[in-house]
Amino acid sequence: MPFPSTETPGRLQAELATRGVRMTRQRRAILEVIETADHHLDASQIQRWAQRIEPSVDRVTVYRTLSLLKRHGLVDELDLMHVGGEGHYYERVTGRNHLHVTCLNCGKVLEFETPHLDSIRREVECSCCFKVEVARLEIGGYCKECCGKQAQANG
Amino acid sequence: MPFPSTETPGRLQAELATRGVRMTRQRRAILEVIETADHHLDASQIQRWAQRIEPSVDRVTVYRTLSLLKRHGLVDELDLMHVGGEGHYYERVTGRNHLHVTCLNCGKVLEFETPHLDSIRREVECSCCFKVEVARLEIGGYCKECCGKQAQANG
DNA sequence: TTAAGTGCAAATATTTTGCTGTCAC
DNA sequence: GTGACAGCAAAATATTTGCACTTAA
Repeated sequence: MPFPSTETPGRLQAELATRGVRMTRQRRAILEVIETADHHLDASQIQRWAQRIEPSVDRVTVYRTLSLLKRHGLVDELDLMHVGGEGHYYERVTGRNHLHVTCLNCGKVLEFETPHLDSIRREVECSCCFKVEVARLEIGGYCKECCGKQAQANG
Repeated sequence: MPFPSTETPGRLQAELATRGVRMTRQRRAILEVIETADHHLDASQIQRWAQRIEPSVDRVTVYRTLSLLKRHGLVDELDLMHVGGEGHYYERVTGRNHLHVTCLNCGKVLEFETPHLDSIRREVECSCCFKVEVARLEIGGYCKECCGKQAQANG
């Protein structure tokens, strides 16, 4: 779903194969859901979609697979400012670093790319002597459509 | 705890008073803990410390007060990359925008200030026609001390 | 006085763990 | 064949809600 919205299908599966990770019907279903999703999904949504491909997929298997993918650096975990619950959302990691802008009113999520993000990454690596693995920038606020309504509601 | 580590005491209480929010013994205790904390605390740590000042402070009151403070934009909620559980950490909002750098191995948290963060904020406001309320940048990786150990463990 | 705030109990939501059986390689 | 993976049940963790009592203003 994220930046290059048309991702090579089967890429995640291939990636895991190279790393000697065993493939199962359940995992294949979960990977397919993550690759073809058109918006950010949480664990229970991933389960629901995966079950349409492979009905046996259990909640626990979803969590175990997500944890596997995180460990291998193949998916990122997002909060999206916790609009719509305390859970997490997941997206395929791509080369393109981007940030997530969430409307606190309507829940809409925009993705945004900027070279400043990489600058910060480099700054932290140099100034803090720190090996950066993940950089997650989430922004919350009000989108163009909701700004008017918000002003009304608070004013 | 956060950037200007010596914050004016009683500031949070005064801030709430101006906004016509009722003050109670329990809230005073919680506010004092947040203002004087020397590192990022989660809800249950806030409760434990607040109970030393006012033993009756309940878990629920902590959550309700945190939610109040968030609503008023007086504290920020952090994940710190979920090192050490799924809960959240809280810090007093100050004028100085900064980001949090968490070591995935030892859990150490560094705070870092950079003008790029404000640049991104402005970019999002202009390019996305978006009113930014919160910008949370969290970085995970390995600190100088843990880099060696990590290389060993994975290699 | 009274609306806002509190504690307690219980519900809800999310994620993890233990165990036993199954399947990919 | 065997070790990694699956499902199921249950635990652990984090946060929220309902309700009757209390208290700040």
